[in-house]
Order: sequence, then C-alpha cells, then structure tokens
Amino acid sequence: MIKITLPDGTIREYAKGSTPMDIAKSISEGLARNVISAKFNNTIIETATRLNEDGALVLYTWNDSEGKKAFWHSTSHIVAQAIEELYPGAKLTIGPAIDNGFYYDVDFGDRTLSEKDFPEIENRAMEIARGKHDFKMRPVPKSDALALYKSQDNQYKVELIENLEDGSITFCDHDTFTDLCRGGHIPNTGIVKAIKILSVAGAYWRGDEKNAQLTRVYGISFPKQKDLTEYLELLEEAKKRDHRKLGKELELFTFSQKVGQGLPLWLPKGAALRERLENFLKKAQKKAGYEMVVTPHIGQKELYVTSGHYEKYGADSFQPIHTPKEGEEFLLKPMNCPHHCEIYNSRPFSYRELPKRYAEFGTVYRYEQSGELHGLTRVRGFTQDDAHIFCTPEQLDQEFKNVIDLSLYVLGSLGFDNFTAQVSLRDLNTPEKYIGSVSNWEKAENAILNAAKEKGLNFVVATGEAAFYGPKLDFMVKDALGRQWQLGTIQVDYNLPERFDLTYKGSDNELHRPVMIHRAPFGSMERFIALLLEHTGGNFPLWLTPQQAIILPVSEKHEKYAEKVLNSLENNEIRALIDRRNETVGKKIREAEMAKIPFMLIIGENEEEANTVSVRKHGGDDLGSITLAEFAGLVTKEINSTLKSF
RNA sequence: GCCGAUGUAGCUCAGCUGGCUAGAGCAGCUGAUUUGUAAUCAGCAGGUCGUGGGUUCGAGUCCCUCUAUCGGCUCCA
Repeated sequence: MIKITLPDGTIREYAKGSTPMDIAKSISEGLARNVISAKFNNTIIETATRLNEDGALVLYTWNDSEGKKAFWHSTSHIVAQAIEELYPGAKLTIGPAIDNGFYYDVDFGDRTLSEKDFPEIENRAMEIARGKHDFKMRPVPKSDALALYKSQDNQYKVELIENLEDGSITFCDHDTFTDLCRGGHIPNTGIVKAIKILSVAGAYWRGDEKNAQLTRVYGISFPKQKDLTEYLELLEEAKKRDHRKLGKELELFTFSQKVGQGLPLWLPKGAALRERLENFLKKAQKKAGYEMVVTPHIGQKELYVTSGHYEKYGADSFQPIHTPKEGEEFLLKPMNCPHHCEIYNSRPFSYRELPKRYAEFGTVYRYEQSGELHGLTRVRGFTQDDAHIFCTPEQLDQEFKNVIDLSLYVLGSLGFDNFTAQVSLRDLNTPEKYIGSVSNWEKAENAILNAAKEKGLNFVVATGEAAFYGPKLDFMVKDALGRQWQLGTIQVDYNLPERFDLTYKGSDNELHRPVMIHRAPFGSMERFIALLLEHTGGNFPLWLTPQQAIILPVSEKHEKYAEKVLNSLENNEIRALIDRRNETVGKKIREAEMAKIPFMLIIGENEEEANTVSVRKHGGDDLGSITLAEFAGLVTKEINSTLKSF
C-alpha cells in the first residue's frame, strides 16, 4: 500500500500501482469524470501514471490552470498529427501550451501555411479528437529515439534528443501518432470538443535569430463548443478596447505615413490629456523633492560613448547627425541619463546636499525595427517621465523605497491594480552583456531585492532582463489581449556615476562616488496612455478625461441659458462644451455617449425656469434635475474620491 | 529585420471566378424641421481603389517592387 496526501491534507491509502484516475474515482464519480491531469510530488504526470510510492497528489480539472495546460498541450499533439498527415514531409519541433492555448512549431520546408489552410487542419484534428484515442506515455532508449527521428530526417527532434539523458526519454502515443514528449496529457483525445487554429507566425528555432525560421501554428481548444464561441466573442470585445481604435475614435493621437512610422502625432485632446497626466506627476514629484530640468534632444556622439550606450546600441540607432563643420557628430538622444549626469557634473556637491533628484519629461528617439512597432506601446519617438536620483550609498535603500511608493501611487491613482512587479536581474551565464564590476552588480541587485521585500511588494524575479548597466524593478501591465507591457521602471546604477566620474565631498572631506537611481513611474507617456486606454476602454477617470460634461440644449431657444450654464461650469473648472447643432436631443445624447463623455447636461424649458440642469451619466443613469452648484459638488466629489494626493 | 495577412471616400465596410461612367451607411455641406434622454427628413458633394511597374483587348480584381498597418518571432537603453 502507498500513502497519498491530498491537497486538503487528508492522507489516504491505496494499492501500489494505483493511478490518479483510480484515486479520483475513489473520491467521487464527478471528480473522476472531470479530472484531466495530475501532479505528484511536484511533477506533472498523466492520469494513467501508476504511483508506486507515498507522496502528495493534486488532481486537476479544466478549471485549473494546470488542467488547461495539459488540455492545450494535448491538443497540440492532435494538431501535430493532423499537420503530419496533411503535409507529408513537414518536420515537427516543439508544441507547448501557452497562457491562451498552444502552438506547434513546424518546418514546412518550401511550403507556406496561411489562414486558408486552417479549416482543413481543424477538421482533421477534430476527427482525430472524436476517435477518443488514449494518450499513452512510454520510455524509449536514446538510441531508438534518435534512430526514429534520423529516419524522418528531423534534425530538430534529433537535436532535442541529443541534449537529453538516456533513460529520461519518453514518447507519447495516441492513435497512429508518436511524439517526443516529457508528459502532461489529458486521458484521451475525446475530451477535446472544439479546436480553433488562430494564426500562423514565423518563429526562430530555439528563439535564435541565426537559426532557421519555422512556422508557428497557434491554436486553442475547449472541452465544449460553447466555450470556444465565448472565447471568440471575448476576443471581439477586447478589440473594442484596442488603444489604436479608441485613440482614433476619441481623437487623441494619429500617425502619418509622411511623418514616419512609429512617430505619434498628438491631437489637441490627447495633448491636453498628456498635460494633465504630466501635471499630476509633477505635483507628486515636487512633494517628493524632485527638481525639474530641461535638456536638448541631441547630444554629441562622445556623450554616448562615455555612457556606454554607443557601444551597445550605436549601430542599431538612428545614425549620427553630421554638421557642415567636418567631424561633428550628434545623436538623437535615446535616453536622458547622460544629460542628467552632466547636469550633476556642472558643479561640486557635498554629501549634505544629496540626494539630488533631477526630473524631466524627456522626449527620446530609438530606432526600433519596423516589425516591432505597435500603436503607442512601441514607437520610435516617445516621452519618458524620467528622473535620476543621485545619492550616497547610505541613502540608496530609502530613496529606492520612496520611488516604489511614488510608482505605486501613480499606478493606484489610475486604477492599475492588476500589475506585476518584476525584479529584472542579470543573467550570470552571459556576463558579456553587462558593463561594470561584479561587486557593483551585486550591490545594486541586493538593493533592489531588499527594497522590494521591505516594501512587502509581491514580485517575480526575471533573470537576464536587467539593463546592460544595472538591474531594474519593473511594473508590468497587460493590455486588452493579455500581452504584457512594461510601464514603470526603477533602476539602480553604479556604472554611469563611474563613467561620468560623478563625485561628492563626504563628511571625511574625501571625494566619493554617488549611486544613481533611474526611474519613470509611467514609463513613457505614450505607452502609459495606451495601456490606460485599454484598461478603461476609453472611460478615463473624471479628473483626466478630455471633456467632463456636454451641455445639450433641447432647442436653439435655450442657447442663452446654455451659455450661462457653460460659464458656471468654467468657473468651477469643469471642462465642458455646448452641442449647439440643430439636431434632436436623442441624437446629441447618442453621440455624447459614443464620445464617452461622463456627464450630459440636458437643458430645456423646465431647467431654464428652475435654473437647473438634467444630468444623464455616461451609460444611461438619470440623475434628474439638479442645480449647478449641486452638479459642481458632484463632480468635485467624484474627482476627490479617485485622485488622492501623494 | 524575419514569417503570415491586410490596405477601396474623413470613418466603417460592399464590390462574385478581370468586363459599361467604383457602391452603401455614418461624418461633411445646403435646405426644411425647433426637437426632452442612444440616429428627424430631403438634396448635394466626396474616391488617380496605398505606391510604382507588369500581364491583358480590358485590372479595384491576376503577378512583381516598394510602403504602411495587423498577428507573431527576434529586439526593447
């Protein structure tokens, strides 16, 4: 007998060789029907894996993310079989589950795969699924595994197997299909009731640009047809929150082919919104002891050679600007730090004066590869809400924690409560990617880890994600389609102070090296506004929204009163306009609704007589007739409830 | 940059396998209407079909180049 510990802590005894499915059956009929995957002593196993020792068992259903993972990974096997049958000679590589579905990377040789081919793959895959074939794992000697894939001329699988240890290699069979696989499948193909191929994309073998490009087939599957329909509807809904669509509809920004790709043009409403965001942060920064500075948009090449940016990115940047005088080379500034270092260097500092906190809404230009551009989230010209803090090593911890507070304040004020804090460290295996001494890196990394822990921040660690000059604490937020973007960032840097020979006079009358914190709570105005659009669906917080109210006179007869109302709103600093058009109230309301204006003030005879406004909120709530003073109070109250001061 | 897809009026889209002067709704303009909580009516105007080339008697439609956009990969100071 073996002792099995279940998640609730109960320990049950089972015959040696029992499977997770046996155990599920012993618990309940319903569970047995729904269990699709299992984890034993922290290893994902099959529901048919025989258990021969004591241990902890977790059973998964479709409702668990591990269950979905097994479900989708299993579907990738089914799709792979369909592809292998439909496209003889196609070489399979890997096919994992991802957050929303799965993919399979395939080398189709000279053949291309496009959307037109999806239905055929889907149909054949569903046929296979309906065959209710069991997924069966079996160990295979390395020599046999190699022999199989060598006979198929599949160099990818051969490469994978060569890196595996003999004895640890397993194949998974279902129907007539066999694949190299470490496991984690659902019991049989019949559980999959709906399969959708979503897209194809190029993907480099092993993620390396130098390797062959494979065709990545993305798909998703569900245990019910209805789930698929709902998922596709969800995708449609998400498209409505696309910041590119909303930015156009709300007249915030645009792009011009003539100006150039990745170079956003801010329209009046968008520019005003940006300005409000900037002022919001400026106010908080002022309280936090920052001073504003202004630096030029270009700098001599030498500046970036000193900082190390030229060596790292020079070849992949906008190329130097040459002046009529020979030998002068300037670069469009791709970051503000070198300029701020030179501001610090403009005079000597005593330890008594530190920290110095220089802030600037600095517009920078980076040459992003054309395929990487994406709306406002990845552009070639953008404005960072940048600041650099120069402090003594003793001040570093406190300063870093203060910046965390500021970043959380910014995210919180704008309703981003679903962010991921990520500590980005260097990859110890690729030291050539980083500049500076190991001891400085260790100091910097520890400073971030300690500050994050002391602030009780719930963070994940990402090795290899550090900047080349230092580690970072990044705040990541997902867009409407679940893609993760970095917004705020805080970085500790011991390197630039050395490269720019920054110093301060200590209490010992000796010169010391300050530590530098790079930070941007928004990240960039462009990306932040993009994510804010997707999160709010264009319904910005009242304090931020371009137009807070619109006055809708029932007819031209009430235009005078409308002016009076507008005047009163302006005196209360409420942003409003009058819709003077000769249209019906119904139409004016419809358009105000579509423009996502928070308050509609309808005025006609009744209101004019009673000196009131009829207030309709965006979305349809009728607040009835109230006085202008009451309305102003309402607006102030709503603003104060969302906009706390720092 | 690489793989795949897309580009028709300011916006959203139709235009079948190539065949008369390229269509619709919304927006715009003109006029009528003076309106009470998501579209009042009528008329008018608006497009070298992303760019350049090719095939053809004939190209919005087929082929190629470039360009921009979209979904990925790679990259992201």
